Amino acid sequence: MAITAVKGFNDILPDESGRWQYIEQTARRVFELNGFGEIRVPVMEKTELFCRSIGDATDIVEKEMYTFTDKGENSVTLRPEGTAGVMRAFIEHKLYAQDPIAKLYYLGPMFRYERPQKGRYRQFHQIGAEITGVNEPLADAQVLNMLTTFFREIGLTEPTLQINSLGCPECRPGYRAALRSFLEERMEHLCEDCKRRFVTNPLRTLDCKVPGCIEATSGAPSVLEHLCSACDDHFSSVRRYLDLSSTPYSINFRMVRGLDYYTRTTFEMVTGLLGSQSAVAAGGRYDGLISQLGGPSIPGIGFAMGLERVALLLGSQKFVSLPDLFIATMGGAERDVAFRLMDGLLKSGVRVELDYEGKSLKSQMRRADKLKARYSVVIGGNEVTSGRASFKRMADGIQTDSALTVADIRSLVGKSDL
RNA sequence: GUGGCUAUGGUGAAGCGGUUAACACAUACGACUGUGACUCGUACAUGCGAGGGUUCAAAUCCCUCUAGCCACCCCA
Repeated sequence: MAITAVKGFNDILPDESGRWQYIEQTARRVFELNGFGEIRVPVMEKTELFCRSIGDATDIVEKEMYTFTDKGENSVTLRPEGTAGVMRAFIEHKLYAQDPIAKLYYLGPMFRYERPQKGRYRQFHQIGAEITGVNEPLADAQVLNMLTTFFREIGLTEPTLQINSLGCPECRPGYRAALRSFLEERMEHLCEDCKRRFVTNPLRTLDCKVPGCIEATSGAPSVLEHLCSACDDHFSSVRRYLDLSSTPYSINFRMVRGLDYYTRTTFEMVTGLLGSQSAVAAGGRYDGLISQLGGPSIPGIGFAMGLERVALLLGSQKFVSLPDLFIATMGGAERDVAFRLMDGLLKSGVRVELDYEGKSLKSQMRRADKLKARYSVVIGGNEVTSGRASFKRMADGIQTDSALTVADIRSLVGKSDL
């Protein structure tokens, strides 16, 4: 038996990688335009980092982490998400000392031991961005704006923005209590999972998909009505800024987060096109995280988006570059000339393909067609002696005579000067 | 962790116990005397996810395993 890849770990073949590069390049461009700089952090961290940031009792930490003991007897974990590692680096290098405001983005693989399905794999990729040091709702709005812009730039209209506020340590306990007493009266209508959630995390009952639960919780109190005045003001300002920038959004007071560190503003870019994987990007404010990790008391806000999910939304569009010219040759002697010509053209930025194996002219032309080369040229004895050749535009078969020089060919195939 | 579905060549697939595993696409080469696309010809699974079993005979029946997909849980 040949060796196969590990379950949930996928290869990205050349056919698809163009789409990935397109996503990554678009993200980099949009993020850098907004003043974000890339930070590259390790894929592995001490296990404790994730326990303290994501939360000990979350599903991610409890059952989805790739955790093991290394040869030095340290418990290490393959990062299940990006924010924790970025904040660890932020604190470790005292980035806040150089500049009280940091705008960082990252991209790379994340690892979660889950059962794979559509849009969800054990190794998956995220691109995320974080702003630290800003309490003002302006930061929330810029992040949301940037995320919306990214999806517009990449050519997708489908994921739409939903926002909510989770309040802060001041007001959330009050809401939780109010929700609990509401649920208590409807216990018998809740599913088994929700009865469990009632104890562990009552907010979770709000996004249960069981019809009975949806009905039972339809009149549930909203977090938004239990925000303290500071949180309420913050949320109103965020909404006002979104309106000022014409950023479309809807409010979803039932939205919850799977990571414990979120406070105040939370949001998701959601789609109905990916089955149960509706969240394409998600994030929120995490004002307590940095101090919780042993850093100074600095607020933060950020998001992460799932590259696989964005790629699925882009569909099977191909993002490949096509050769400008295919050079066919008649025989061995001409191949030397063709090779030198290709070398010169490549160095001047013309994408050239050449027959490698001395095949028949028929085969060479078929290959030119298959590669979708824009032009083809045949180099034989006549061309070598005259220094000129006929360049065939493949789309319509029209041939144009031109000298076999890099400059002339460049202008013929339509590459503007550097 | 729990459920359901599916496993035949590079791909999509026929085949439902019996001679050389259909067909299409893709691929390779060739025919139209140094030029692709259309047309035509030729080649292309000693093997039907893996391992057992039943049978004179198994891709087709039985058992075990494995993988993939989809959903739940949870999440990006």
